[in-house]
Amino acid sequence: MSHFGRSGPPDITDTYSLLILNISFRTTADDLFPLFDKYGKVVDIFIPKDRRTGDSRGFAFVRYKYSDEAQKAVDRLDGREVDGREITVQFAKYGPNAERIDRGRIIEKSHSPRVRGRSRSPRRSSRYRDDYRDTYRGDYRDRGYRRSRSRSRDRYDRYRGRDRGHRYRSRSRSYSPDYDRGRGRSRYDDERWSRSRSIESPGPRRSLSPPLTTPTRDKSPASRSASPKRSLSPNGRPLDSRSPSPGPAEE
DNA sequence: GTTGAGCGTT
Repeated sequence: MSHFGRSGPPDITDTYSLLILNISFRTTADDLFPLFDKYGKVVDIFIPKDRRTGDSRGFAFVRYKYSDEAQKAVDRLDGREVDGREITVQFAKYGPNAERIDRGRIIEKSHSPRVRGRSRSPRRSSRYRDDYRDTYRGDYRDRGYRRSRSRSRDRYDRYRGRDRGHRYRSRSRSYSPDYDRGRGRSRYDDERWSRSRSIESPGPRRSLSPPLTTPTRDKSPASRSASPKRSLSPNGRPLDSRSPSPGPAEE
């Protein structure tokens, strides 16, 4: 395992980013490092991964220190077979923060984008999380990911939609009329309901057990199963209501 | 366990 991407971008000053496409989902930075490091000084390798599954997304970013080395890597590694797939190496068009990039080189870097005019935005801090999520989601939609791209994304979209719906529902509950009426107990009841359901969850599961092993019905098959055995003797005579050992008695 | 256009890290 490499230390790339452990604590964010180390130093992206005067570095040239390369975009590696069409790589295998199992390919990691460790697999790409020896390949790209052979053609130059690699300062960083980053492979975007899914937020939830943590799996690779199928592309990586390799940052070189010099442009000539990056160009050489593009020329030499572009079309190279890695992990059974032909990778595509090209200069990155966009920077990590959507900065201007020229052939992989970051022209404008967000060094001090702190104050741009008025420092009046206290709500921004609160909105940080929402903004982050919105930006993440909006990014996908802005890039046209909504179009049919692949099955994997569709599956993720389904998860995303479900999660969003859940959140919406949660918020909707906050704005519930009952809550507006000042019925604090309602909320408690709701919480208790939630908890009750949690505890009741394993209940029904256990309830399902009894039907499977119904006492009354359980005896039926057992009785029937033992009935033919005990009811019929080797001679074919029912010794069920008879003496347990009629044979020895006669003998 | 799967998939395959594209541009990024707590």
